[in-house]
Amino acid sequence: MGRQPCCDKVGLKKGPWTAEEDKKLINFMLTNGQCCWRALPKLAGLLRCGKSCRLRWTNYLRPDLKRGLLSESEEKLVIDLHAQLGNRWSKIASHLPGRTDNEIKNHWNTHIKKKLKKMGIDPVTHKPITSPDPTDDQTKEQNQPNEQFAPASSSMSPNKSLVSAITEETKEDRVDRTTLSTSNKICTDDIPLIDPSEILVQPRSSSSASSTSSSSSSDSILQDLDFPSMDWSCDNNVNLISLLEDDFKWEDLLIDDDGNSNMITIDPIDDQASQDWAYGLLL
DNA sequence: AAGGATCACAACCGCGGGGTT
DNA sequence: TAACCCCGCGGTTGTGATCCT
Repeated sequence: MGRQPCCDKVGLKKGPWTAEEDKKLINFMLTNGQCCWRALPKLAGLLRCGKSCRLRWTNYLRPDLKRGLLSESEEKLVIDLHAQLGNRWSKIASHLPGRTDNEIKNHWNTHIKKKLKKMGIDPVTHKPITSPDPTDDQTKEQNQPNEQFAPASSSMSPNKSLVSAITEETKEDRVDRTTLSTSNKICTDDIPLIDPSEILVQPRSSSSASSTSSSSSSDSILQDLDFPSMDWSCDNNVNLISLLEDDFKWEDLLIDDDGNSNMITIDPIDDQASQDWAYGLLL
């Protein structure tokens, strides 16, 4: 018997999520919490399969997610954990609060792997590359391993020397990071700490329902949702502190399909639960 | 300035594990 | 025990952004 598809693919939407879909998913999750993913699309009025909804929520919309590049210490931890666990991204992610397996996997493949190869280290074994892949030009060029990785010249275990070495950024890497921080990319290290008292909470404006943005970026959707003066792309503590300001009501999070605000009433018990949830994340 | 190459990351796909019947 | 269902994981792909020539 063949495996049943995760969902009926006919008529279901694929590809990038729109702001409208994000709204629906966030509204649903905040109202109902996590329930059966398979049933969620129907209940939330989405033309997506449950799997797609789960991914979108866990990898992108969850309010406790950190955004931005991994910090140096996070990167160090990822390398260390990868040496122990291999490509078990979800296990690795469980050690990094606010980071998802997908995010870590992507960061590994695009940044860390490259760094390691550059330094003559096999990203799979975490050991110095001894016989370079002749097809890999970069490896060929770079395979004069940095002395600190040569086992004979180091009293450290391979993993330990690797971790310390990889996080000692090369001049080039520093340039890269500078470039990134001057572009639109955000590194969590670069985000200034904000005192909670500095956060302004703006009451919901009734004329702000429509947005011209069709992008699926979390920034735009969250602006659309009119979260009070909140930037979800930065530190989540700040986000949640914003949520817990006196003026803030959980009802403000909920927006009707046609853009009207406050159409969904939250049960006081659920409201309390939501706040507990937010407080829990703060701790 | 234009177009191709490369990069970065969101999203998809298929499989396996675990729970339930 | 087998069949089924759902969820989560890891690999891969698609696409927009950026860089380079």
